[in-house]
Amino acid sequence: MSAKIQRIAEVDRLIHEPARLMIVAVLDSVEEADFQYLHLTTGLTKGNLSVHLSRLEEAGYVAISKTFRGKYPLTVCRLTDTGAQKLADYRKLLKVAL
Amino acid sequence: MSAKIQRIAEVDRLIHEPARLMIVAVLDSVEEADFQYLHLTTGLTKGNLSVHLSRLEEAGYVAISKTFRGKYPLTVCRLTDTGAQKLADYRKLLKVAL
DNA sequence: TAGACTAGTTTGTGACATAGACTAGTCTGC
DNA sequence: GCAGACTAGTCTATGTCACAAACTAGTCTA
Repeated sequence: MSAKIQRIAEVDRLIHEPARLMIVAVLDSVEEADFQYLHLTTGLTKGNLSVHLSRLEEAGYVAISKTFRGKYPLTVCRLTDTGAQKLADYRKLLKVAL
Repeated sequence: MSAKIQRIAEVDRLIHEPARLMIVAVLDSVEEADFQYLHLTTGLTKGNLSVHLSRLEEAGYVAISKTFRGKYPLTVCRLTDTGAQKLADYRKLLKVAL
């Protein structure tokens, strides 16, 4: 019992944060999304989204490639294998603990 | 889809925090626990536990009564109806969103 | 060529989780 | 009877981090 409860303390804080959880959940379902799409679907402000994406990229959960759509910059994000695994782990942990 | 995703942003941060999630999960299963029991089952430091309990009490999620066990102070905690409802909501939200 | 727009990044602020230091009182050995 | 160890918590200083507003950089359009 207490062992199961204490598993909660080991939760991946990077994914646990609601803003980032939304991002990885979206990316998990579409497998590729640009900044604008994420901005719309998550409802996060651009600043917020930018920071969280950077964090997820640093951690290797999300791969970000910067190209152009016509003449405008385009930021395309997709979940890495690591990220997908971490999300799966997160889901499993919550299912067991709650 | 994006509506469902954005529900995540509305998650109850008070319960979402792992330390407090452990506390309410324990209280939900036993319905009454003293400080020491929570200290042991959650693995939180006493300082940490004290602060989180205060927060949960302020929010009306947890009722705290202070008495004595023999000559020593005794802090007994239990989940209020509000707290139990909030935990149920939290579980439902995660189930739907993930 | 000025103003509005696209697409994002940087940064200042405030909130908050955490654990170590502290308070208050009780027991125990000398 | 009093010094040190212990019980049971609370207080507080620190660092981290989420958030959004301000900013950068470039493009369109009238």
